[in-house]
Amino acid sequence: MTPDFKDLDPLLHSQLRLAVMSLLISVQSAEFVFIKEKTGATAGNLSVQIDKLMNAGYIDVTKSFRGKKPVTTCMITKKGIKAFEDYVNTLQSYIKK
Amino acid sequence: MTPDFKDLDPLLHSQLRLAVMSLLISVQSAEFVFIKEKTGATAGNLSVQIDKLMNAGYIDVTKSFRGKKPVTTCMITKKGIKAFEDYVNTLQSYIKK
DNA sequence: ACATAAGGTTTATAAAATAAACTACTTTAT
DNA sequence: ATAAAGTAGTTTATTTTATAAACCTTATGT
Repeated sequence: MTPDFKDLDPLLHSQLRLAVMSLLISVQSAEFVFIKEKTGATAGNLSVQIDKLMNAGYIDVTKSFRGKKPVTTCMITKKGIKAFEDYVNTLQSYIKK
Repeated sequence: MTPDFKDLDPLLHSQLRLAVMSLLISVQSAEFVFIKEKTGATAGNLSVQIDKLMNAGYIDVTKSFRGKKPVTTCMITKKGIKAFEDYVNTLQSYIKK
């Protein structure tokens, strides 16, 4: 028998990465500190998870300075939007059974 | 700032455990082999995850024999239904932002 | 008797998430 | 001027999870 449950993209099936993507999907861009506050994540964890999303091509990350302080800005990519939408659809198919 | 993202029950935020709960919520009871086929999981993985759901009180597990073969039957509990519903609601709040 | 299968469980390994420690500065207080 | 505290992260280490591999027991076929 072929399984009824399609695999969930493991890159999105992580509480923090999912929260980050949820945030980024509804916004043009967001900064590290903003995402950290919204998600309640620790900086270390967020740093790691942003890296993974970036390496997957789901977000773009640019580093700059505002005055003298470093600023990390994140933006969802087309690929990221697609992945998020797929993930949500797959998930809906789980919980609607 | 208090975070916008409520924590997702880690016990349900696992692909396989979520699939098991999704199955069990719409059915009176289900057997190990049936769940295994529906989810496409390996027996080892399923065995471990069923144990966790049982230890959390989210499902009841009864072992019996059909003829000479062991049969493991799972049934969602009231607590499990509540947890599943909470999880789904929390998740919806993520993806609807 | 021996190999294969059913229905699992247990143990070992790999991958992920998280926390703690650290880096590199900047700002504020003394 | 120097020390202490804060900002904005990164790196490393630890814990937790998920997964796979090996194993157990009974049954069945050859």
